[in-house]
Amino acid sequence: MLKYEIVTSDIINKVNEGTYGPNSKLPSAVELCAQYGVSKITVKKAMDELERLGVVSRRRGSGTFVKDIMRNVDYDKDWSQATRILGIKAQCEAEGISVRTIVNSFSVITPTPRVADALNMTDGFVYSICRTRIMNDKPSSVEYTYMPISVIPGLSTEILEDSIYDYIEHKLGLSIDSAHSIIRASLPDEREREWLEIPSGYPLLEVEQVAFLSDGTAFEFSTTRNTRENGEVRTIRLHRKE
Amino acid sequence: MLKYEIVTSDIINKVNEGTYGPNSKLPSAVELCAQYGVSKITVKKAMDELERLGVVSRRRGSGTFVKDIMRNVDYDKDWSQATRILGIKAQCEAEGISVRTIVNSFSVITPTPRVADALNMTDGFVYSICRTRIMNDKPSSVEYTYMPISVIPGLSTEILEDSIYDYIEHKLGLSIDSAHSIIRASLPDEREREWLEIPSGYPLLEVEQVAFLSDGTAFEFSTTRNTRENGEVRTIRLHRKE
DNA sequence: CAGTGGTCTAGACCACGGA
DNA sequence: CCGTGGTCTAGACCACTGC
Repeated sequence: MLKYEIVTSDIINKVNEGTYGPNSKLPSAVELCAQYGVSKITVKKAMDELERLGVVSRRRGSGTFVKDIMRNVDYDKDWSQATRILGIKAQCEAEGISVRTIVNSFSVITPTPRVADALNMTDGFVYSICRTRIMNDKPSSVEYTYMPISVIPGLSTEILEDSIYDYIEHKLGLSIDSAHSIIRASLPDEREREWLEIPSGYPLLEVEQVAFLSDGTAFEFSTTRNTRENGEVRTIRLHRKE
Repeated sequence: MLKYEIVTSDIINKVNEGTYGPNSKLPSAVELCAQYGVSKITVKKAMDELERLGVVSRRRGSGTFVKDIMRNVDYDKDWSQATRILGIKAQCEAEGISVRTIVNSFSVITPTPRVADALNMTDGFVYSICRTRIMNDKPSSVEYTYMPISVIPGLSTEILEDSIYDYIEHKLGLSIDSAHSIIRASLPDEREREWLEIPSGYPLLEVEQVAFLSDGTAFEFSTTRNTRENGEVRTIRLHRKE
C-alpha cells in the first residue's frame, strides 16, 4: 500500500468511526506529516484524494474540514467518478448481485456513420451486439455494443454471456483505460419493453459511452438503457477555484 | 497562470490544432520538463489534469497517448466532473443561452425527515422553493430546492429570479465548494407537465443534489428535473489502476 | 537492459484567512 | 501578524514495458 493511500484510508476510517465528526477540522498538513511520518506533498496527495472522494472541503488559510454528511464512505467503492469502469459483471459480483446475460443478437457489420465516427474508424468492420442483463433474476438493462473486429478479435457468444472486459484484459492482454459517457433519460421501444418486462411509459436511464484502451484507441461504443432500480449514477462535482 | 496550467493548456492547444494527432504519443516527461523549463512533478500534475479531462491515456513503461477522439477539448469547459457547479444562470450565460426563472412557490417550512437528513439538520427551518427554468424561451427544467434559513439568511423572490449562487458567494460572502449528485430517469407529474409544456409520457432526467460550503456545511438539497433537450450529463471515468 | 511513468522527500516560497 | 493550504524544485528510487 502506498503512503498516500495509507493516510487517505486511515483518515476515512477515522471519519467513519467518528473520530473526525461532521464539520470538524482536520489536523493541519504539517501535523499530519509528523503524525504519519511523511512529507507535505504526500499529505497533500492524500488530501486531494479525500477531496475527490467528497469527504472533505479545503479552504486555504483556514483548514481542511469534514463534510456535513459523511457516513460510511468506502475508499474502495469510489463513486466520485460515477460507477467504476469494470465490466458490469465484476461490478455486480463485488456487491453480491447475481448477473445473467442474454445475447439477443450478435453479428459483424459495416459501421453506421454514427458508430464509425464514435470509434474514429475510416474502414473495417465492427461487431454489433445486443444483450439483456438480468440482475438478481430481474431484467435490468439492455445494452447495444459496437467494437471494431480489428481491435477486439475473436469474440464469441460464450464470451458475451460471460464478460467482455475480462476477455479483453486477460485473454487479449489489452489494458482498459477510461470511458467518456453521456447520460440521458429515454423511453423504451417495443422490443425493450418486452426484454425488460416493463410497461410503455417506464423511463430508462440511458448511458452512451466510448471506451478507450491505454494506448488511446477507442475500442467500444455502447449504449445501455437501465431500468429505474438499476439505473442511478452518482457523481461528485468540485467547484472550480479560480 | 500557474506553470502546470500553462503546460496543460498548451498541450490541449496542440492536440486541438493537430500537432499531436489522435493516438500519437506525447514527448516523455523529461522531454516536456526541458521543453517548458519545469520540474518533473509539475509536468506530472499537468498530465494528471489532461488525464482527468479525458485527453490522454498513460501507460507506465510505454508513454502517454492522445485519445482516439480528441476534437475541440476546451480547458475551461471542464466536462470531466459532469457540468461545472455554478448556478445554472452563470452556466447558461457562459454559453450564450438566455435564462428566465419563474418562481412557482417560495415558503419557509419545517424540513421533512428526508430533507433534514440530507442537510444533516436536527432542528430549525428551511426555505422550500420551486422554480421553473426557461432557457431560450423553452421551459426546460423544474427545480425543487431546500436551504436552511440559518445558513442562507435573507432570501427573497427577487434573488430567486436572479441567481441564488451569486447571492451566496457575493452578497453573503460564503464559499461554495462541491456537490454530491444522484442522477435518475423519471416521469413528470401533472403540474410538471404543465410547467414544462410536455406530454405525460415524456422522460425527465432527475438530478438530486446536496451542495456544500467550503467549511463542510451542507447548504442546499435540491432536485432538478430536466427535459430531454436540456438534460444531458457528461462524465469521464478512469479505470482503477491497482 | 534502457526508457518510461509513479512515488516520495526536504525545503523554499507564495497566497490567503483570521485574530 | 501567524497559521493555513498551494505550488514548485532537484533529485532519489521504484515499477512497469518493450526490445
